[in-house]
Amino acid sequence: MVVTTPKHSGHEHPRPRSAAVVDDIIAQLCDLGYRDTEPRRLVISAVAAQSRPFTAEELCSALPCVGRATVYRGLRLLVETDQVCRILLEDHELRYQLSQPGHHHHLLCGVCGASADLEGCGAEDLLREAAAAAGFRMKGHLLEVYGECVECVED
Amino acid sequence: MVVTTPKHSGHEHPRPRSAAVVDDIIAQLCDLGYRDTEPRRLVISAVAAQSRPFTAEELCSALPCVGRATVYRGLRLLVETDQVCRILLEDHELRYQLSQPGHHHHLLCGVCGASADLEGCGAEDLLREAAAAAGFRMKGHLLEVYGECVECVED
DNA sequence: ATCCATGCAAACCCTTTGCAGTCCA
DNA sequence: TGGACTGCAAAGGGTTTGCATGGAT
Repeated sequence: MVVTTPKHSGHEHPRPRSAAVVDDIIAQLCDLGYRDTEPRRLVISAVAAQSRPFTAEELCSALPCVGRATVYRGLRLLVETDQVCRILLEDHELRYQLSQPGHHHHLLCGVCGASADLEGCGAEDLLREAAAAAGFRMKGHLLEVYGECVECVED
Repeated sequence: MVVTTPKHSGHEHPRPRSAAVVDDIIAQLCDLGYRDTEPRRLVISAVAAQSRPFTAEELCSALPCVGRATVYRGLRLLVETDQVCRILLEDHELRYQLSQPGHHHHLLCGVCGASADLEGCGAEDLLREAAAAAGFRMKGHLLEVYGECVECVED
């Protein structure tokens, strides 16, 4: 069971060990008017414990004591509050992952399933301009990058 | 009903009127060993008649005389042979569209549902480089651009 | 004559919903 | 205490599959 998470030193969006992540997210949810419940904490804890993008089904399996509907509702709440982001694999399988601050795109490894963030690649501006050239006003986009991560290349 | 399609003068991938499109695609499928059947032609014809990205369900409705399984199987075959491409809307709804030669990205209008191709935007190279900088080898990607098309902007 | 293709219906997967009971604020 | 949350089970939608029949090569 992977419960420990790397300790970052940044102060913009501290990512402390699992228990603290739960407290942090619960606190934010409470600020929004949601309640602090045991099942909710269990869901958040399980989400934080995942080392790879996971499916809703996997989360349900990891939480045999929590109702499947509760897991789905909790996951949806986390997505809606931007605590968790959705990831789309090449075969259109939907997976989830704890949100990183400011991330927008993912480098998804088809070998090990790992996900890395692709930041500041400038793709958005490029797209917006290209779209504008066609008279199109870009208001959003979906971008996932598939391939092999550092550790899986040349395996 | 939009049955006529613009006649291109290029010889690389001529896009003639509907009936010819069907013949063209059927011919390619036959080359691959698939059979020339009436239901198959009906599916292709219906696909070619769509003026906007469509759902499998819409195609089924447009083909009341063709079994739903046959429509799905035909659609899948067309996607696998690159005759038709899949489009993903913001709400993750899956739609389809006749493939244009060399296109890869779509400008999808959330107002009228139209789709325009975004070519030569250089996003792929940019992504590949950005990914490579992280030691990631890009082998594919998913990119959809959402917004408002020329005709719907400022409505 | 073969074997692919079709059609129907049922199965399937994944997610949401209805409802009664439970628990936080 | 009241309204939000939970759990179960059932419904939902979108797509696939099993199987017997039909049709192309």
